[in-house]
Order: sequence, then structure tokens, then C-alpha cells
Amino acid sequence: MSRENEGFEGGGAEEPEQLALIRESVRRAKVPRAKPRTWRGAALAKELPVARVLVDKGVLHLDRYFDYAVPEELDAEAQPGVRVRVRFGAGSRNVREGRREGGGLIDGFIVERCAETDYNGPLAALAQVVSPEPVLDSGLLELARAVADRYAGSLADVLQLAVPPRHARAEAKAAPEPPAPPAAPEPGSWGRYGHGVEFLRSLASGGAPRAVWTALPGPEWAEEIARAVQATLASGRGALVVVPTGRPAARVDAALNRLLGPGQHALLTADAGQERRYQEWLAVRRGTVRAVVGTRAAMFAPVRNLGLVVVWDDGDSNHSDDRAPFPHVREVLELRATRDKCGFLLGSWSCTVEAAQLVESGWAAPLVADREQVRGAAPLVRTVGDLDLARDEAARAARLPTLAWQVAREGLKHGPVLVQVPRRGYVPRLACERCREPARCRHCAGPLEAQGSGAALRCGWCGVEEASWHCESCGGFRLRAQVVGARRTAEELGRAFPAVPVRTSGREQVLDTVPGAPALVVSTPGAEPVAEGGYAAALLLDGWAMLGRPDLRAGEDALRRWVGAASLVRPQGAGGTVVVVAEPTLRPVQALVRWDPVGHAVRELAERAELGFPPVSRMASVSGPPEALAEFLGGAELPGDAVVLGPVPVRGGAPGPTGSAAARRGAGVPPGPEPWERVLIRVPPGSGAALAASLKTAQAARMARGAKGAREAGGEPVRVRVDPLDIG
DNA sequence: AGCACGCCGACT
DNA sequence: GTCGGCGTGCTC
Repeated sequence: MSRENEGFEGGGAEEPEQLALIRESVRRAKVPRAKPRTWRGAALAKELPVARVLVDKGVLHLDRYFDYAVPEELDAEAQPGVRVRVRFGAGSRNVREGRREGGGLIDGFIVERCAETDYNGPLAALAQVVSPEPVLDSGLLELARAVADRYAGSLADVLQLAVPPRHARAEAKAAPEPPAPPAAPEPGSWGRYGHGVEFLRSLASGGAPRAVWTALPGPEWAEEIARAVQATLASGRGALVVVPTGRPAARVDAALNRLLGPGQHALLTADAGQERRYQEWLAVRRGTVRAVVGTRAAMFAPVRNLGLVVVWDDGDSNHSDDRAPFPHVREVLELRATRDKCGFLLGSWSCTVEAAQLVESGWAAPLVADREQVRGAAPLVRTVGDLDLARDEAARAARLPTLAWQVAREGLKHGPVLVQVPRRGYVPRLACERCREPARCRHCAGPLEAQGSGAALRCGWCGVEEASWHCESCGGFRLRAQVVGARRTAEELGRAFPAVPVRTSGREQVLDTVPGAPALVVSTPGAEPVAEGGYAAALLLDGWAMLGRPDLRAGEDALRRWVGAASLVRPQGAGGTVVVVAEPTLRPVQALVRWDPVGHAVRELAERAELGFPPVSRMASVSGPPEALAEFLGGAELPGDAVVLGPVPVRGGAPGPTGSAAARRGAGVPPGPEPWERVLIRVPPGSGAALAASLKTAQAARMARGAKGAREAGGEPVRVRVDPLDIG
């Protein structure tokens, strides 16, 4: 039997009659025309003959449901939450009128079964129930809708992130019995934090504490998260942990295995195959596994009776999904914690402005160690500023400041030494070497960029080449050196320390761990291997490059990456030393020296509030071809307190600090050569929902009449992004 | 997006 | 009178 012809579609010449039947049975008794008849002995479901269906077809039908008739033979399987296939499109009308076949079969989810329909016309029938597995329960549906609203996106888009593609073989596998809940854990190293033990106890007794946790440096964080999970399981509830990448996921996974044994939790990461992925996801949904650790797609995992959500290192950009509507793990888990009234734990060695705001607003409590503990766990941090560099003859020649050289040599006597080098292509604004005035284009004052070592300078805005730059402010002729990549740094260090092995960890090859023996480990930020017993020292080179990015988050980001590397170094008491090559007067550098990421975030937050920047205000970016953008803004009914900034031209071509094509797409950088513009729209606290709603409405309206407008322009529709990542 | 409907000009 | 151009609007 062909799938296409199952159900009502197989009627051939009888179609008009059977559809008349549907009309008669289901329609509100307005149009009394067709007589009830049977079709191959099959009729409609006797109870609740209407299935409300979410059609899985992106932006066009923003969050509208479509009603379909439920044939009797699908009655049992056509339950809320199951995947179905339905005819959708203008062509199906012809089917109804008995003319000919038409309209494609597309996927959808049954959202609800009803007795009646609001639709004033004859209903088409469900074509097929793809699987009786109810993958979209009401909790997940409501979460997806909340996320769609928050991000001005469509429900269908969010569901594509939230429900993994079906895999029939995985579905067929029998589910094992869920394991019994573990006993409440010992607090372990949670005792190091002010209210740590209390926090665990609350979870274990069924409470829903919410905390922003500033983790002490060192490797204990993974086990501390595992203990929080254990406490939650002990209360009979489930737990969800989301980390930025597969490496920390493996750490938490290992800690959970140590603490709970296998079978208690699922690991949901992107690098598992489709079958395995769906299988693990199903085990979670079916309740045979009660705890989940995973990367960002796991933020929607349908954990039963959720008692705790955890996000680790929320400042990592991997927590921001790169598909529309670009939800962020921290925000989604906040929604889940609020909606499910469950515990919330945001942990990091560092602290984002958003995390500080959660504490400031009273939504979450701080979970921190006292200064004594911090001093006992953190390494000694020393700085090399411009003045030191200027005096440092040796640094010119060897690139390595004398202090860094000394610390490395001393550290290598006791163990491995980490060298953090900014990623190449992480191109900041160039500045005068002498006075630090940013290098600007003579024609349009845009930022000058170096295309490659030795190549000419070019303006990032207008593209004009600059052959003979000199500083307008002090007349200097030298620009700050470009970042030297990890590989070349490794070569140089290898020559400087010929007796010591040099290893590199970076984008193409990430090392997970290194032994405790003396070695130089050159790494880009985020790729630092964990050293057995901790690094004896770390050198954080080219700090200016991390701080110089034209981005609101540059300072916070630099601090996060430094703290991330320095947290792998032994405590000061064990000789651990960090050298950061950056101006000691700058706020992020001072925060690193004092090991006070929270203080840094709190100060940043105050500044953002003053300037009306996120997260105190909410922002959205809208980008597109100038005419389309103008048309969009003309049609949008923005909240009265919205402020529109721009438009300004956006540039493509040069890879931004985030690098990936997907990230650029998310930021609204044009795909082709035609120039695009971008506006930022800002609303005060409390108007975020109204802003998102108005953007969604405007986008929907544009899509409705936009087909021809967009065709003429030859381009795509405008791109809307709530909470854009990079706002220069 | 697709696709059909419908209201206008050139044709047997 | 009919065929067919593509502008407009709907999809249960």
C-alpha cells in the first residue's frame, strides 16, 4: 500500500462523497448540504473528530494551527503530540471539490483533539499518523511558544530546534525500567561556598532554589554540578545540565558516572548520530532517564518532572543557537525554571552581565566563596603593561616580555606551562602603537583593517585602501603588531626552550588533557587542555587584541577567557602564577588580578544601565536591503517607548570575531555583495515582550505581501534578531 | 513558497 | 465567444 494513498486520499472517484461526509460531520451545522455516508466502511472518529495541527512549515503561518478531520482508523493513534502528515496547500482545495489531486503532504504535530472547529469550511482529513510516539507534549509546546514569543520567531522554527528528527529504529527499541532515585549526596566540595550545602539540601528536599554560582578555579566544578544533579534526583525529580561544548559535557558526564553509576543520565551532544541522538532523547521523554547533560540543543530536553536546570559558562557564545530565532540557553532555562517552578543554577568561573543582573534583580541568589577560599584556590596574577613593554628591550626581539619569560622558565621546573594566544582572524581595530588612537580611514573615518601580514590596510566600511597611514593624533607611523598565531608562537617558544616539548591546541586539533610533566602548551582561548595536577604557570599573550574588539562585550569576554585559562593553573600556594600581557589599569585586567569577575560584571551592568544598553534594556536588530528595511520599519507598530538606532551599513566579507558563517548569518550580515543596512531597536525594561510581538507582527505582514516586493528587489526578507550577540 | 482563481486583451 | 496573460490571496 502506498503511503500517499492511505486514508481518505485513496477514494478515487468517491472523493467528493467522502469529503462531503467530513464536511457534514465536522463543520458547525451551518451549511446543511452533504448527507452522511460511509466510505469503505470508515468514518470519522466518534469523539473529538477534529485534530488541531501545527504545520511544520516555518515562517509563513506564524503560530497558527490548522484543523483536520480525524478518520476513525486513525482515531487511536492520532493523539496530541504525535507527528502526522497532512495535505497542505491550495491544491488540496481541488481534492475537496473533487477535481484532481494536489497539495503536498507535509509534516506536522497534533496539538490538540477537539469536538468542533472554528474553521468555516470543509476540513481535509489527516493523511497519516507518522508514529504514535507523542513527541510534543503540552509542556514542550508551551515552552516552545514562550521561546518563540520571546525571540519574535515562529513556533515551527523553535520546534525544529526542540524536537529531533525521528528515527524509526530508535523508536522501536524497548525502554528499560527507570532506575531508582539515588540517595542524597554528600556535599563534597560544595562546602567551600557560602550557601553551597544549603543549596544542595534544598534541592534534595524538593525545593526550587535559584543561584548564580561563581565557581572557584580548578577542576571541581564538574563534580559539583553532578552533586547538584544527584540531590535533585534524590528528591524524585529530573535535572538538566547544559554546557557549551562536548568537552565540558564529557567532564560532567564522567562525574555523573562516578557519582551515580551508568544508566541514570543521558548525554545529548551534537556529535552523536541521528539514531543515537533520537534514542537518548526518547529515553528522556519516556522518563526512563531522569537526568540530562548536553550542549545547547539539550536546553529543550523533555525531562520529566524537572527539578533543576543548570547552565555552565553562560558567556560562551556556543550557548547561543545559530538557527532562527537564535534562542540563548541561559534565557531558555530561565523560562523553564520560571514556568516549571524548578531550581536554577548558573555556574561559571567568570560572570556575565546577564548573570549579575539575575542577582541584582533578586531573581537568583549569589552562590559564592569568600575571599579566603578564592585566595586559596586562585593563582597569582601578574601584569605586563605598555610601560613595561616599552622599557623591555628583550621583548622587542623575542616577542615574549621578560617577566613572561621568567615565569615560564620557573614554571617549567615544576610542570606544564600554558600559553594562551588569541585566535588569528580575531582582528581588533588597529591602533597607533605610540598613542593608541584607533587607525581610521581618511575618507569615511571607518576602522582600518590589515588584510594579512605585510598586505595593505583597507577600510572596513568603504573598502578604500590605505597605502601610507600615519597617526592623525600624534603623527606616529607604526601600528600595533598583528596577533601572532598559535603555531608561530609555538615555533618561537620551541626555539626559546629547546629542551622542553611544545604542544598546541587550537581550532583544528583540540587537546583534551596533557600530562603533569614540564611542557609548553600553546592554545587558543577555549581550547586549553586540562593539565594533570594543574599548570604550573600560564602566559596570556596579546591581551590588547582581546580587549580591542569593537564590541560591547569585549571586556567581559577577555576576562572570561583569561579566567578560563587561569582556572587551569595551580593555586598561588602551590606556586601557580599567571602573567597577563595587558594594561594593568584596564578594568578587566584589574578584575583578573583581584580575581573578582562578579565585581567586574556588576560594574559593567551599572554602566550598561546608564547607557541604556542590554541586558538592562532589551535590543533587537533588524537588517536587510535598505528599501526592505525602510518598508519593514514603516509598517511596524513598535512600542511607544522604542528607540530606533541607525540605520547603519553592515559589512560582509571580513570574518568577525565570532568567525563562523552561521554566526554572521545570525548577526544579519549580507550573504551577497549588495549592501545591507541594520538598525538596532531598543526598549526599556518591561517592554521586551511588546517589542518582540510588534516585530513578529511586522514580519508576518511583510511576508504576506512581501512575496512580490522581495522578488523585485531580488533579495531576501529582512532579518530580525532579538538579543543580537554583537552590538558594536 | 506554491498554486488556483479571476479579471483583462488577442485569437479562431 | 474563448484562450491565456500574470496580479492577488489562501492554504484546515
